[in-house]
Amino acid sequence: MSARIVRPAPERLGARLPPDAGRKRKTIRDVAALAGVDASLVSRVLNDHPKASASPATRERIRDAARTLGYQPNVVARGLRMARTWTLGLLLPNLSNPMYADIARAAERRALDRGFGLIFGTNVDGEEEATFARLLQQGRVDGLLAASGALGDGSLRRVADAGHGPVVMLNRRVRGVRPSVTLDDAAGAALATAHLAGLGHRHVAGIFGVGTIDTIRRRRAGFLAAGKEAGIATTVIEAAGLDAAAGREAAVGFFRARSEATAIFASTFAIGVGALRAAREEGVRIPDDLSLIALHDSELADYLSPPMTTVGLPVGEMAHRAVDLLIDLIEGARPYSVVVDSAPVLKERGSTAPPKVSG
Amino acid sequence: MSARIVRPAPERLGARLPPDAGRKRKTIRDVAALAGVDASLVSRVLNDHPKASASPATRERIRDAARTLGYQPNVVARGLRMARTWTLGLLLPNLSNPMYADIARAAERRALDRGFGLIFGTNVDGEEEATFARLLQQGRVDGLLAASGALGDGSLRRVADAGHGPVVMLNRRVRGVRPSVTLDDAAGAALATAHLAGLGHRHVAGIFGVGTIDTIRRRRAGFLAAGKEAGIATTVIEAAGLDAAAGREAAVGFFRARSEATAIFASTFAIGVGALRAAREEGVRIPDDLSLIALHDSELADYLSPPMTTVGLPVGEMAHRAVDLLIDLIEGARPYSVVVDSAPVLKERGSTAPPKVSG
DNA sequence: GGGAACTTGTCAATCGTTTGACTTGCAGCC
DNA sequence: GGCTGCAAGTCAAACGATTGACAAGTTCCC
Repeated sequence: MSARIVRPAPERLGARLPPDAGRKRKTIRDVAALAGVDASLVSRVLNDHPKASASPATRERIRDAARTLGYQPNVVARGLRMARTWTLGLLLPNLSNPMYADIARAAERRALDRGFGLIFGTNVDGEEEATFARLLQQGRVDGLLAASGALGDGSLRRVADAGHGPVVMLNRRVRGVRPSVTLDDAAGAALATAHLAGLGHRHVAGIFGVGTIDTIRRRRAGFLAAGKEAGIATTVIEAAGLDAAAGREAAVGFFRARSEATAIFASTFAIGVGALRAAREEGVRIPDDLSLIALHDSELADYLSPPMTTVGLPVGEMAHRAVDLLIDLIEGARPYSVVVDSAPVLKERGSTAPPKVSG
Repeated sequence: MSARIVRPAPERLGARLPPDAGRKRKTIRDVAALAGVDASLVSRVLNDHPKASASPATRERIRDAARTLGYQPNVVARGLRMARTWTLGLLLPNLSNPMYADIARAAERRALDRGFGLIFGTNVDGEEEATFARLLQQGRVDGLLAASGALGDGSLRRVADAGHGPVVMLNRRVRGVRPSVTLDDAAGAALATAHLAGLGHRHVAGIFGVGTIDTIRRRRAGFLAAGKEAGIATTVIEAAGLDAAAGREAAVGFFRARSEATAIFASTFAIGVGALRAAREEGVRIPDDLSLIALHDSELADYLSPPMTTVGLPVGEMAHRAVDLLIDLIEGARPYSVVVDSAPVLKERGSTAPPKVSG
């Protein structure tokens, strides 16, 4: 913690002192004055209000005036009047996880396209609930997108119940919080498992995070069902969390237990990354000694060693739909949910192969 | 692109229909009424205004009323009056890059601590400038933090010059945009180079991105100076960009050119990741055939194969200071700059080793 | 006992938009 | 020519907070 403050030399400062001299923000009244009409008419014309009654000539004058002044309506003033902020909140556990980064990108893009800003809230240990509730209560955002796997159901329900704005869950269902956008996690897990079975693996282990989140339960169900369907043995390994550290730990335990399984299904991209590290550390060669496949795709997979085979789910589309749903709710729609059921896609890379011929 | 819409059965809907029945947001007037005073007094007491003249008993009653009603001042109304939004904009090229994710995390945390929200803007191809300018012009944010390596100097200067709020550059200097917070990139690059020299490497290649950004120039200068200082040969390789793809491409070129260099200094974490991939693909063993060290540390380094040796710079501290600087400016301080000169730290992992004994 | 000086509050304007209600002028119609 | 009806706008009140200016009551001092 050390830093140097650099202040500009006074004479240089003087040279450009008036920083925004005269460049005050233009208001609707400036436009009205220039166009020679009342501000209310400017508002109606610029917003294409149905009740706007202005002659074509006047409309033209107003639009011209707005253009020449570079007028941009002040969202704060408008927000006060209309009780809207045109801002959405996005709750994420963190941004290091590439999947969440993908969600954030897609959500931001879509929000922008629909004229909304996006405020991020990553989980700050211990204070999440208060932080998020305050976002809504202070009127900072019109609604919340919650992708948090870390926040408990109870907290989420309380935030939603505070009633200061709609809350949409991303790939997670919480009793009492109706609207959600979910993926077909079961199908993704099943596709991954079927791929392993197709390669000839007769016994597959799946690493799953804590069992309370319904997302993980869906993946487990898909894994088990696909195993049964293919007629192969399945083992469920519980990891302490959903991140790389938890995946590594679980994988180490698996290796030391000398299981008969010849392949691992990682229920999360990060868990897969952790398992890859564990294999390297324990001297397990992938894919020679063991195949590994992870759910969720990321650009990063190509840069791992070996490149990791994954099953990609339409995460971006989910985020996109979630933004649309949330905006619908903000605009007064009745709650509904969306299941994004675009088919998962297998990205075969270097971490899966047929099992060693028994030896 | 396919999705199923799930609407709740009507009867279930009816059961919980009044969604936020009566739970309207409390205003300052509600508090005033409950405490039996004027709203203006509530405002002054709650904000500890110096002119607040209220008896201790009244203060107590006001605070009590606010507490029992769960009153939270409406930031929009307050923002209109005070011409403030208590929101900062953060401009980043993307969130996939772990370094930017670190910046985002630290900035968000600090902003929150100081009562500010953070709106993200990741570069949207071709429209960046308009997007960012609009954020300020619409009065959505009080100021901007720009960590964009993608946006040209000209664009940034125009945004800053629009004069609708201060702009702080993160680890980049732009002529005409005074305030910036920078790291000691030269020292980081020098430390990395010195480490390689210390291991016995006599010829080191450095991969750098395009030369227009001053950050990269500083790194190159540090690299070259440290090479001279250590009396070793240095080669500069130009990459097309700063990301993993560019790093990979540059490294492939390097390998095919059969350079005499026995070690690579990657000027960016992502470039290092790309180089690692290139080495794998080209059959170059790291660290046996070649050592690799990258500037900037990330948790991810431990998960790569081999784990990548890095030099960590205080990125979080930089973001933290940048938020403080921006808020200072918003509150009327004169522009200044900060150089975070905490010493870079070497994280020795598995990608560096002494060079092969000739042959 | 009559100001001066505090103390404890209240009043009303304001920030920049939006929007319901109203005005004015003109055309059309019987 | 007196009415209705419409087109083209204007007026003024919100939204919820902050803040400069003022008012009423009390204390204090000579």
